[in-house]
Amino acid sequence: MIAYIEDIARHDGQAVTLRGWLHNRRSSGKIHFLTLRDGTGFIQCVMTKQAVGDDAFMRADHLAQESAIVVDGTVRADQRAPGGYEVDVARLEIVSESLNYPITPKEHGVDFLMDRRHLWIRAPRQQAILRIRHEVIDAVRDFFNARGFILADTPIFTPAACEGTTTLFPVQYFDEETAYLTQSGQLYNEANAMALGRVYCFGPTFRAEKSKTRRHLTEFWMVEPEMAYADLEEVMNLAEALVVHVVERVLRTRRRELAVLERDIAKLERVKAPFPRLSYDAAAKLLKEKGLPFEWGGDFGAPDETAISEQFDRPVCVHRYPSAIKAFYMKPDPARPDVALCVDVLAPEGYGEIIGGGQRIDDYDLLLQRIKEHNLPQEAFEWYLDLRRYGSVPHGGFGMGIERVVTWICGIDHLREAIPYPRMLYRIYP
RNA sequence: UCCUCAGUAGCUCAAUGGCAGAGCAUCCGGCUGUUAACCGGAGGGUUGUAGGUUCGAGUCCUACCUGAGGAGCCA
Repeated sequence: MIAYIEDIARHDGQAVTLRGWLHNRRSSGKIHFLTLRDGTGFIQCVMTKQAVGDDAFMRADHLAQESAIVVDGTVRADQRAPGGYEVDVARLEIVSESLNYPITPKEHGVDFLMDRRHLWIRAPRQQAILRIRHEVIDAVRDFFNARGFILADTPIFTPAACEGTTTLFPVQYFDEETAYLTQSGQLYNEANAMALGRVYCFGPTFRAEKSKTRRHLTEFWMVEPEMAYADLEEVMNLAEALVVHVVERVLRTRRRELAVLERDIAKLERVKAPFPRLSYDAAAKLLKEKGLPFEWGGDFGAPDETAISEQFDRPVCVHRYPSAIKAFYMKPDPARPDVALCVDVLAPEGYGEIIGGGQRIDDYDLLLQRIKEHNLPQEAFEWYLDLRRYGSVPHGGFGMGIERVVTWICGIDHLREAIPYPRMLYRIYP
């Protein structure tokens, strides 16, 4: 019977066929220990000369790391095995050999591994991270689908800057025209919300900023919900519920992967509603009290975000930033027009911003004024202004960066490991 | 873009301005419970590139290339 390593406990005592690759091999003369991986897990296969005969035994002795193999054998519970089970090999089939696999069981540098990312993802830690990424994405989709949100995807080719502030990747669009890769689906999301009520988009986004930090990729995945008739309070409630749901799901279904990563589970278990909510003013005051050189009116730098999140044991919502440092479409607080009805969610443990969003301007005249103030080409935003001409309502939403969430949940120190093939300032291969 | 650091064997790293080294990987041999297995042996080098200082440069100086960490910007 063909079996997968993740289900091996169900096959205790049975004869199974496992199909995979040789992860590592140890030998003691008349007994080989072959660690097999099949994409679902790792298991040690025990092979004796007695059981398989001299020829097969000798072939296995020369088998190199990452050779493709099929193993017929009997599953046996064993206290000594890390996963609790081993397989006694009856027959070993070599599907194809591997020669001089570059990633050895010893340590390697980042540059070397990144150049071989297509092979690095076979490593146990990388597999654990990518499985958690899958779970995060699945949990996000379940969350929105269960709440009646409609997935309405937004274009990746866009005619102009969504926000006009950050740098875009230009691409040749047929003959004369230049198109740009999207940096946010939000503006289209607003149109979709006016059509469908509650929507979300989930796709890759692109930023041509020359950022060179562990928190940035030039291509990353973002989920962006948008709700008609929603105010800032509802936006914050939704963000909080989403984060709680995602963390809870990973804790429930990906214990094994978190253990491979040696993640401190207790820190994730504290991620429960309600999250502390802090105005920008209060956060600024907090930074001053902690002795950081922060002045009201500026945006928080990475050390500032860390200092704020250190005060709490769960994510924190910071709301009502000065309008001057936020995007043109952010709605001013009617009670205090110099601040915007916006929110950032900062992850604990210094992982920084994972969510940014808020309530959008719903007044035509104010939006037009902001477009002009930001020197944006009005004609490119006529369709966006239409949303305020034809039945405008209060609305809002946010964007959550998938890789940042995965990085935080995994407790790893760099975003580049949270996506199969990271795209960074100086790295586009493989 | 700016600041800091690094580049030596396939990999990870040593080497006071004075003979180019180790562990792992590879190949050969040994071992019936290993778990980054272990033990013995062998092969493996244009010290990132180009100049310069010096009797002598992996080591000091200059420029460039590549990468990493941080800043800014952002999710």
